[in-house]
Amino acid sequence: MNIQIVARHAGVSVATVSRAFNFPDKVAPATRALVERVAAELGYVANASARTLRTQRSRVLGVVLPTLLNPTFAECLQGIAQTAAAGGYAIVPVTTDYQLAEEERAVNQLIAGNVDGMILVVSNPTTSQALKRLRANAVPYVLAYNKHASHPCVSVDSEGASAEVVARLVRLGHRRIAMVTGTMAASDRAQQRYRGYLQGMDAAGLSAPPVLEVPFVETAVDALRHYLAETPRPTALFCSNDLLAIRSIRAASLDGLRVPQDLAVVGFDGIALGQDLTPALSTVMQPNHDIGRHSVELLLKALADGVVPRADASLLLPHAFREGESCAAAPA
Amino acid sequence: MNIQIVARHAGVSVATVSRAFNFPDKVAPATRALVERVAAELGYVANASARTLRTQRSRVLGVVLPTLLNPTFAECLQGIAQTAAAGGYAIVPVTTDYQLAEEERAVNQLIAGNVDGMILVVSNPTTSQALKRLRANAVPYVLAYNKHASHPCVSVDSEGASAEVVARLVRLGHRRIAMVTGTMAASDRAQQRYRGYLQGMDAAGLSAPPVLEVPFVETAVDALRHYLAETPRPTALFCSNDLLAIRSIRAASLDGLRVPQDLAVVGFDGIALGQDLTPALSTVMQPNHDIGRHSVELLLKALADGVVPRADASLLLPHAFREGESCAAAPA
DNA sequence: CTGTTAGCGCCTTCAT
DNA sequence: ATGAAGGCGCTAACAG
Repeated sequence: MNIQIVARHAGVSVATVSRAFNFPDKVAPATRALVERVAAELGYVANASARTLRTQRSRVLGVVLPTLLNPTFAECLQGIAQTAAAGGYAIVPVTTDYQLAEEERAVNQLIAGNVDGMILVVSNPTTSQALKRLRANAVPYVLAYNKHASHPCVSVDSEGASAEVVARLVRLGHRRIAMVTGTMAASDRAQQRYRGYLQGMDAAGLSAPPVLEVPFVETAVDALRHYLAETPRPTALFCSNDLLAIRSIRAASLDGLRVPQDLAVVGFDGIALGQDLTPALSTVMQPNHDIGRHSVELLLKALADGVVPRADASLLLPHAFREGESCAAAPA
Repeated sequence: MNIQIVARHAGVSVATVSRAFNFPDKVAPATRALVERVAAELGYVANASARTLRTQRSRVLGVVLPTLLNPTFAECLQGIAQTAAAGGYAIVPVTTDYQLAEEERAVNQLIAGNVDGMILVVSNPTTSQALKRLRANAVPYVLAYNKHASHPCVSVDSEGASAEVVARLVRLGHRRIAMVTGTMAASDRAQQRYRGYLQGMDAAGLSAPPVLEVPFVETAVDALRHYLAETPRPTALFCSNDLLAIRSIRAASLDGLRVPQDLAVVGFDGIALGQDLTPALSTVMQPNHDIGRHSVELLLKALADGVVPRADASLLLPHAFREGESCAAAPA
């Protein structure tokens, strides 16, 4: 089933069929109706590959994410998908599991697949080979969650938010405030959040205990239990993401610690699930859906203008502290 | 950058370049090395659209899922992605948010996109227009989670598993066992699980209280609270999926009910997150990752044979009850 | 308003 | 072992 068959059945030329679909105004209403009817009867759908080959535009966006097992990125992807669909674009998501080699493979694969542009969450914009490749090929892209002066990014102020969290904990009377994070080398966000934490501690005149760094992909409840068993035990724990916060609460419970009475726990990300837990997660809420949406909007605007998104078009979206139940005042 | 440029730089014909990549044995070792070097230097990657147009094979699989916000499907997608990648296929996932209209749109979009085959989770195989369309177009497909005699499916025995859950609760001394489910019209799994529940109740000589049906996409904690406020309150709650179980536990806590002492809660799906909660979720564990993996394997085998997957190749994978902490004996 | 036609990049048969 | 050439389905000049 192709355009020729439709043309023959409708008794018109292939150009007319093509126009009927792509420029409905450029064809007589009667002809258009005829073509549409015939096409529908035959179940004709335009061949995307042929169209892409001819126009050099695929109307497909590539999306590179660490993982979909973290609801943060699933929520973001939903925003990406909806916005892309509204703009007439399809998306091809690829996950990297926080591995740099996968990042590069993903980008190469997507370039070969003729995507018109990409949204990506990379480990580290500064050192990313994948981004080099994109620039070299003049592929339009926008980074989500990442923050870097020389790339177009949509993100929140991770550093500032983290410092605020510490300040808030300090106001609640906490002084032994520890931090737990995913592998910092695999995430600039983790680094920024840690920096913010250190700033917050410094501003409060507190010394930061050793940070606990665990892999992103594993559960690590055991490591958390060992960490919490050390003395002096922290009274508050700031977790670099919500999954870690959930696991920290689990680790605490396993050792008979009550959250928040014995240990205050604060997360980062604002995944929807956090509100359905007991205790409800106290966390820094990022607009995950909107991060996806704005990333696509930025990208599509550039595509429409035939340019590459500029670094100075970067967006810093607002975050907010979500009061939950996992965080309370320090024991007297 | 295309095959012609590479050919010119290498001083060979385009046919040789093409062969060097697709049939390395069919070209002299020296020539192949030369072509590979030149291609690498120039950063050449074959144009997927042109290749697809020419070969009528895209090496892309479409994936249609209800949502990625439920970790069940995120876990499954991970299995799909890994297996597809291992077989040299890319995937294009599309979510439907449990809406039938979206299901059809997704299938049409993917057909237009020239996918070689599809993995899908549909609302109801019996009535699905999307599946009709696939059959009409002779598109190879495999259903995941769905179970139906006349379609190729990879699933677990939802009905049997649900009946087992009831039997287990009965053994624990429960008699007022209620069920809560997502919109049944939107999911054959929900229907099967409900049927299994009714069977289990019947087998135990118990009468089933009215089922609570809530939308899949919303949190519904309020509806759950109202439900639990009714008298006589159930002592055990069987939830059609893990997200509902999590929300039920939340609803119970908000009303001062302890889980499992005052209310036993059992879920269904076996999402990894369930093990990190307190109480840890008692649930029917499905091999989500493997459901994805086997679906792709079934599909790729058919593709390799140039046929469409047959209904009698359907797979029923084993499930298992995962002992958690949200389920205990009935109060004496 | 409609038709004719070249060519997007690639693979593949047919020659050599 | 390598090269020449047609055509996959479509769009966009250009012509009428």
